[in-house]
Amino acid sequence: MEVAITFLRRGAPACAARTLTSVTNAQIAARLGEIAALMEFDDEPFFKIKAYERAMRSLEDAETPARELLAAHTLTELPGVGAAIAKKIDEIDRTGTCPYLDELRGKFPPTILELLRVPGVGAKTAVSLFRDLGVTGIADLRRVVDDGSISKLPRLGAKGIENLRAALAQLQERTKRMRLGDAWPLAQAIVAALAESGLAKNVTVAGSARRMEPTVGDLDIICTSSRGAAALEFFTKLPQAERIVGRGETKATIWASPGISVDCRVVPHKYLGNLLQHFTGNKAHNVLLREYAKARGLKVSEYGIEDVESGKVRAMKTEEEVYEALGMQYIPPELRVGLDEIERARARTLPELISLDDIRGDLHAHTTWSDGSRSIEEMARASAERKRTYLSISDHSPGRAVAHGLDEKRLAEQMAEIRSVRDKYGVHLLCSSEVDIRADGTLDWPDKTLAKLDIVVASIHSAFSRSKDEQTQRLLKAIRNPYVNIIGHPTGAQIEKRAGYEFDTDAVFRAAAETGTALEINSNPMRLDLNASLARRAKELGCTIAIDTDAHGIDWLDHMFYGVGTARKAGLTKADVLNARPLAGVLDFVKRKRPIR
DNA sequence: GCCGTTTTCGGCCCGACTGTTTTCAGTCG
Repeated sequence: MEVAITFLRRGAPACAARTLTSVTNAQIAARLGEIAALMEFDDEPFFKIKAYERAMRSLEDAETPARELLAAHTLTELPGVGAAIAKKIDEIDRTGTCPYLDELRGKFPPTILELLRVPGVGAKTAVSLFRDLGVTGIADLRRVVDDGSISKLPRLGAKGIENLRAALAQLQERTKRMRLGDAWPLAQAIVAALAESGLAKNVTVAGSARRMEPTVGDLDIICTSSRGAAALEFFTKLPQAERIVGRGETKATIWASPGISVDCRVVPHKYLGNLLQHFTGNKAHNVLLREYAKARGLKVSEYGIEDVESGKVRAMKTEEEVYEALGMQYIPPELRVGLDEIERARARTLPELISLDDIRGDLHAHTTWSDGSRSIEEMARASAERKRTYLSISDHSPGRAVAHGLDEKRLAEQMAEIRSVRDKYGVHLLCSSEVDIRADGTLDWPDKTLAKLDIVVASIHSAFSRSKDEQTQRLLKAIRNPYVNIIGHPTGAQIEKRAGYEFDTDAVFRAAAETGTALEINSNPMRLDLNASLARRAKELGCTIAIDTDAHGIDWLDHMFYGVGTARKAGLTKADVLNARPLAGVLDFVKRKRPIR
């Protein structure tokens, strides 16, 4: 029932509230997910439900709006979409719903899907709760647990009721996802403790964190051990473990401070490659991979690859061997999300992804001149320690008064200071500015000031709620300015906090590509903006990407790791990234856009 | 309901853990 929960998390009712604008693929996918969830309640055949779930995922991944596919009669070319589901998609696209969905909705109270958010409650339990006890939602469930009438439910004993009570109490914290920037350090601390215990080897983070997803629902730690029971015992007694959720022979789960579920899996050394592979790909990737293997007479699991005919099982120590055994190129973790990576790995056309070692410099950082916490020299020294060869000092422009934006006089003073220590620490400092893009698309510095700078980042920090068309024109105007080299945090989104402003991404990306303006992947784990799917689209349209830290202090310089992870997820190579070029390459990029003097 | 490098019919990814069970259903990832 992962599907139903996913669909709930995405906020199903939003669809109907939108007016004029057309129904998006995501909204149609949510309706299909609702159908699948309700079908399970209605006891429809298992594989019929799976078909709707597959179509839902397919639509989520589709780049072209369903309406266009319908018009071109190519909707059924999407995997998992046949005539019956295509008809329903057509109905949903036109009316926001379809007769079959309405019929299903009529059979159950509208709040029944809430029950699936309770850990341990699936469709079978939810239906039993509704039919036997009249429970229609979470509030009802709390009531029957509290007054004891829950004990009338068949196949539910004292232990089950106790688990339900605990699950209800934890419901709030469990539904929150954790940002990668918070989850990764926690995962690394657990990995280090396990490795130092001497009870486990090859301790690695797997799951969504290893895929560099911007948020994670839980953490998966993988290790090998000849003393598995002792390793799991140690894991469940870590200081981060608030309580033990479950513990078996090869797997244990803890609820860890500050509020995330952590799984630990242990197997003998010889399975490491299979185990890592199994617990790294997302559901869609693993399903596609196993389907592909099965069609060739192979069965893939965390314990090896079995030749079904002979029954012979091969265990693999590395993931490279796993993918090679399936006749394909190694797929980096960040790409294992069930898009086109398996096809490309079969054709051996996966790109060689950029790595942290390819990064030469950082083109967006702040100092105490505006709202940063460190001086120019401190930032320079810290950058040199991180083996960077150049650093842009890009403090705020006058309009950012709250961030102590510089005026003309202070900018001149700052540039003098930068030049005086330019190469003192083995890192070349660039004079820059993060100039505000005003609501009308004009910039917060005049061109004659921008012309004095080595490189310019332009960002939107205000007037987020303008119309999509206004924001598009605003960004296009900034991009066409010959002194603007990088658009900072292009969407303005903050993860789990705000959606950012709306604009025509394709139009803006095309203009960026045409004018030689880079788009930022802001590495701050609060932002990761552009996100991986937009950065992927930007690359398709020929854009150059700058992976910047937007550092306001020294520790922030290490956020580059998350920015590079996002770039890898987008399929970016060294050639796509401005700050993977040597300094001369960056200066040349600037020069090409500026008017000839 | 979808789909075909065995197939237009008969399959559809795979295994661990839990709780209530004398052999398995439900849930989860």
